[in-house]
This record gives sequence, structure tokens and C-alpha cells, in this order.
Amino acid sequence: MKIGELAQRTGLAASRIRFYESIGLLKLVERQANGYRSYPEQAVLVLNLITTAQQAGFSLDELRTLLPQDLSQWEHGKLLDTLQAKVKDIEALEQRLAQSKTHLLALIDEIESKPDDIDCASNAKRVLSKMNLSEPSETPKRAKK
Amino acid sequence: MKIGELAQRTGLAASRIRFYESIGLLKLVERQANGYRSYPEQAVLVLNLITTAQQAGFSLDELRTLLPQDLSQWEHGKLLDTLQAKVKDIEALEQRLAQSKTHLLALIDEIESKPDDIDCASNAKRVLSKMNLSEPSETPKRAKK
DNA sequence: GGTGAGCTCAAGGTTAACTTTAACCTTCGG
DNA sequence: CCGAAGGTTAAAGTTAACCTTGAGCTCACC
Repeated sequence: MKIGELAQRTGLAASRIRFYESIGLLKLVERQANGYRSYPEQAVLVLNLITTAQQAGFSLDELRTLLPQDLSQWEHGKLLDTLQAKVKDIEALEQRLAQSKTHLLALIDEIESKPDDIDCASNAKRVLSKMNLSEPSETPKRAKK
Repeated sequence: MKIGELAQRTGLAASRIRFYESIGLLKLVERQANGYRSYPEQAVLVLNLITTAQQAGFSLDELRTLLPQDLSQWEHGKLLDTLQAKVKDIEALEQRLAQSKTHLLALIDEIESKPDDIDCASNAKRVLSKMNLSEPSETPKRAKK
């Protein structure tokens, strides 16, 4: 099948499919005599797997190392390990989310229970001073490569 | 206090603090005669608030609209609304995470329960065919601006 | 044989949140 | 008086995951 059909059937933009190929993530592709890409049925499965895995928090980089040449060559051990690691990741994230939520709710409560007779400035100070009593938590945003 | 001290006390890189100022997020700053930045105590509080809020999922853009001129001028209504909206966001994310986790666990189970007498290729097919029976879920990654 | 849809490629653009670099002041301790 | 430590700026670089653009094939149909 050509790229347009594959795009239709997976719901992905053609540019995205080409992009996946360019980074070595999708190797299930041949060329017709005219230069057009030609995909086998399996490609639909694999692309769906990729987007699903992505939603589970896998980066394209991770996926590239997990889905090597053709999918009949999966390394079960490595795969299982990674899947389990990702479950751990999700659980950690769940933890952090729950924390953030608690934090936010406490903050909302704090603001709502404003004595109503004190001014904004004082209230702001009161609220601010109640925040950040939690742990420092060394910035998890960008790792230092 | 100068930027170095502020950086120390907040644990942020000085470049980051300057960056926040450049995007109009941190306005609590004056200049000394020599051109050096000079911060009041409050700046520590505000920066901590910013990083905490960031961890709760607020973008710098959102924070800029939430923390206007000086923090004694908070708009309680708007603020509360936004906080509550963010709690909703977190809950939605929790939902999706739980889903992903369920998905992953099912997948792990599926792979582990491999009959052990069938080969990789067949197993791969079997596993793949069991996936993506869930809903399509139109790609939540990048909104079309 | 023309035209419009679909394909190709390379290259540059986008977004968020910073960091890095380079070139140049200022302050402090010895 | 010198050098190191710390400040300033503007501009460019980084990362992930794509999208857009432009110029040029190719194919199917009338």
C-alpha cells in the first residue's frame, strides 16, 4: 500500500510516517519502481503500536531500540524489562500527580478560607508563607544530558 | 540581594532567573547604580511559588497571567478558577495514566503467558493482534495551535 | 495532452523552557 | 595593581516530535 492509504488507515499524517522512517523507527517499507514508498499490512499494526506506546510514555528513541529490524525478532527479556520499568515510571508519575493535586487543593482551601476582612496583600503573604513547606525536590524537568 | 545569592537561595540557575525576567514573569527586580540586578526578599518566595506551580503543571505562560504586577494584587476569582481548572487537568491526566498502566500490564501479561512452544514471530503477531482493541483517541500530543 | 491529486526530497520552521557562548564590565582580596 | 569571581548583554544553541514549504516527479482520467 502507498503512504496515503497507510496514513488514512492509521490516522497519522503522511509527513509523520515519513518522519518515523527518517529516524529509523519504521523500517517496514520498500520502494516501487517509481520511487513511491510501499508498505505491507504489518505497517498498520506497527504504527498503531507506536502511537499506543507513545501514549504510555515511551519516547520515539526508546521505541526505536525496542522495535528492532522486523517484529518477528523481539527480545522478550529486554522487552519485558522495559515494559515493567515503564510501569514503574507511570507509578512514580502517579505519585507526583497525586502530590501536586493535594498541594493545589490545600492552596485552594487556604485561599478560600480567607478571613474576608483582611486585605489582598496580607492574604497573599499568608498564603505564600504556607507554601513550599514541602521538600525541595531537585528539578525533574530537564536532565543534564 | 544580587542574582547570585538569589540563585543560591532558590536553587535556580542565574540564567534561569534572568530568563524569567526577560519573559516578563519576574518583575520584582531593580537595578543598582552599577547595573547589577537587585532583588527583594519576596523574590525568593515568588520563585519558589513559580517552580512549585510548574511542577503542578502550570506553564510559564499561565503563570505570567496569574502573577501580574506585584503579588499583593491577586485576583482571587480568576486565580481560584484557574487552580480548580488545573485540578481537573490533573485528574484527567491521572485517568490517562491509569489507562496506560492497565494497558501495559495487560500487555506484559499477554507476553508472559506465551505458550512457550510457539515461536517469536507467531507470538509477536498474537500479541499485536490483541493490542489496539481500545478506542482510537485522537492524538493528544500537539494541538493544531 | 492537460490537469489535479498524490508522491518525492531537502531544508527550514515550530514550541517550551532554558542553557551556552562571547565579549565586556565591576568588585573584592591580597 | 592584578587576577579571579561574579555581573551584564544579545544572540545562538538545545531537545523532542513533528509540520510546512517549495520544487519537481508521476499517475489516472477526460
